[in-house]
Amino acid sequence: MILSKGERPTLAYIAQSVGVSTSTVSKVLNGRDDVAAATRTDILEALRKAGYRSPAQRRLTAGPIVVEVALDGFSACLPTVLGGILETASEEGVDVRLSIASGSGPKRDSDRKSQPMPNKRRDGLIIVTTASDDSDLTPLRAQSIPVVVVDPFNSRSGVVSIGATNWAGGRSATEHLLNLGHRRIAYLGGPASAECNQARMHGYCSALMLSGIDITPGLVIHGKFHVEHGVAGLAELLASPNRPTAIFAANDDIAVGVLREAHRRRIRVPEDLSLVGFDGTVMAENSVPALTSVAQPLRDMGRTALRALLRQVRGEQLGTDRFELTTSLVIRESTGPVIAGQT
Amino acid sequence: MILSKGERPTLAYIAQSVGVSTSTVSKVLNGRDDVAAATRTDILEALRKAGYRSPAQRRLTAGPIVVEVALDGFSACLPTVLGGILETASEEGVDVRLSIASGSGPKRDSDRKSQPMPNKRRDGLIIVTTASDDSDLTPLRAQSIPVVVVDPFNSRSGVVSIGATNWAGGRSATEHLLNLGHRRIAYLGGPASAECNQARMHGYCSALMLSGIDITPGLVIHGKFHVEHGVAGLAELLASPNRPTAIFAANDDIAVGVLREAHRRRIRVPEDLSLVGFDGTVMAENSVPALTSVAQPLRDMGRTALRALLRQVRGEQLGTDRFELTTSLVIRESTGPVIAGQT
DNA sequence: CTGAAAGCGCTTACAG
DNA sequence: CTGAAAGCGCTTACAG
Repeated sequence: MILSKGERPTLAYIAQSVGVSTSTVSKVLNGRDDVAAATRTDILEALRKAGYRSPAQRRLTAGPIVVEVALDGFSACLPTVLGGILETASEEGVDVRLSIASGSGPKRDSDRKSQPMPNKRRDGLIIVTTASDDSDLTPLRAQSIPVVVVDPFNSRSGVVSIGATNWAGGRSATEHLLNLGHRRIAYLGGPASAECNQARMHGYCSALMLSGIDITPGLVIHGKFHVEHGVAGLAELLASPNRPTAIFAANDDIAVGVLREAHRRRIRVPEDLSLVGFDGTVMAENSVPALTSVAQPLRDMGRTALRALLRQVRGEQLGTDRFELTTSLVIRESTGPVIAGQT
Repeated sequence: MILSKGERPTLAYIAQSVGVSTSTVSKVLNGRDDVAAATRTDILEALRKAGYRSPAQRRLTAGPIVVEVALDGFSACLPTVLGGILETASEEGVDVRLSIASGSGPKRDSDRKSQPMPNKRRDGLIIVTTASDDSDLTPLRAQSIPVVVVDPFNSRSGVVSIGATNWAGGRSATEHLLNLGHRRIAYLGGPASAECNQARMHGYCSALMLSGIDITPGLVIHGKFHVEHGVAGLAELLASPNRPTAIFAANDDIAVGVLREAHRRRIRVPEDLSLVGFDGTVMAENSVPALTSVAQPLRDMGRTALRALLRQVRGEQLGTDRFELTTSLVIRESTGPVIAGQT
């Protein structure tokens, strides 16, 4: 019995190719235990090699592609990224399932023992990290489906990831401040180990070095991508002997924290202190004063993530592990020229 | 042929009960058109009455319940509501599908012609409206699955909806301002036709009337639940002969707009103007000054929505069409006593 | 532990 | 338009 092209393998075909009866193959498929271990192994191998799928599974696959979007929390960036994903999903006729990522990956699928195929459709996985937490993504890679990570805390080789040009963004934010005449510019960063934070910081360093300015150790502070870090960070910077005239915050949350604390201390932004954020969230747009921020193309990142995932689902080669979309500096009210008295 | 309890109807059973052959029933199930219209009608009726489901459909139903969450946009409230839904979904082992609601309801399902059963599982639908848009929900009700609407623009009878105590919230916001000594209090409302807006406004009116204060027509302005409405609204109020000393904004977006415009005009909040928002979003927490706001229990609203939906999916009676969770006034920095000079 | 045989539920080509 | 008959793909009770 040989399969002609386009023909799907049947139970009978598998049985014949292993040299057992259809009954035995059926037992293996149904997870019964009255099958010798060796026989079972042979049959599973043959099923896998032939790409056998039960009629039910085939029917499942007939419908639209299902992509799971796993979140590990809610950041200000998320709605826009999600919007991009949903928009593209609707264009491509793809279904989106939503789940909260537990570090250990989807649990329910793993507790079926000898059934080799899952009975629920999931063709690919997009992980949208909040970038505020360094959870391990490896268990998710163990799945045999394509995975794309959006804006990862750390991009790991082997996983396709979508990010923005963090280095260039950090550099343009800093250059903007330099052009306004600032010389003592602080970097209120994210977690030291976060790759996106490192890239933003190196962009900052690069701009300073190009202007012949040394990096003052006390003016670079790492912390979490949270409002509280901005509040505490400003307090720390103000106590420094090299009190900065401008701050580049590693994300908009931190920047908003700076804004809050500045307001409390009656420090005027931008008159007394210039401030640049990162992300380009709606929050930055609506803060008072409106925040100058390095905008990530969040919607496009969502769109790109789904497109890259679908290409993998369809078996295409991507040619790269990493997509970086360009950031753009959006100048609003929180940055201004250094005032003579400040220096 | 009679079905004993617990036995599922087969094709043969349906055929026999209608008095046709299995072939004909099979044709109807597969949407073939070589069946007389009258026969088809009879068979469809019998299938429906017997609750016939194909083996594939039965297998589909064996897995976890699938709930679709349909969004019609992204508001500041959405992430928290979604968080509540996902949290509960994970507790209950329910799968969540996400889609963008097009006013006309899911399209793809409707273009199969004579196939009476959809081949994709969807046990219930939660619609999360942004409350900024009055789209018609009736097409979604046409689905034969339970529907729950969260925070609807207008609650319609026949659809289960989850909301907050908008009237009580509007009243407590206004009472708070009255207690601070304010007498000329404006209401910067949402769309006049929006039910939640009306409830909030009537709460406002009620508090004023109880204090023996007449409602000044010029101090009640309706508009969209958007930042821009806050900006324009403040401008309009300032031009009024009865310039208010306090504003109750119908949501946090509007309030943020007021904050922006006040800042631009160098009007200090709360010294020159007190301001209360509605929703209790993160935005309100992080604005400068931090916004006093009537908080909706957004997470609980999400949780309640999913729970109410699951009860319906499981065939329980809800006993009510409307769940209202209590709002709570969160006092922050944007409200303060009237200053003598203001009055 | 294995498989021949009976059977289930559904589909399809085709005769009428 | 309808249905008897053949058949498909899979499962199961049971003999060995």
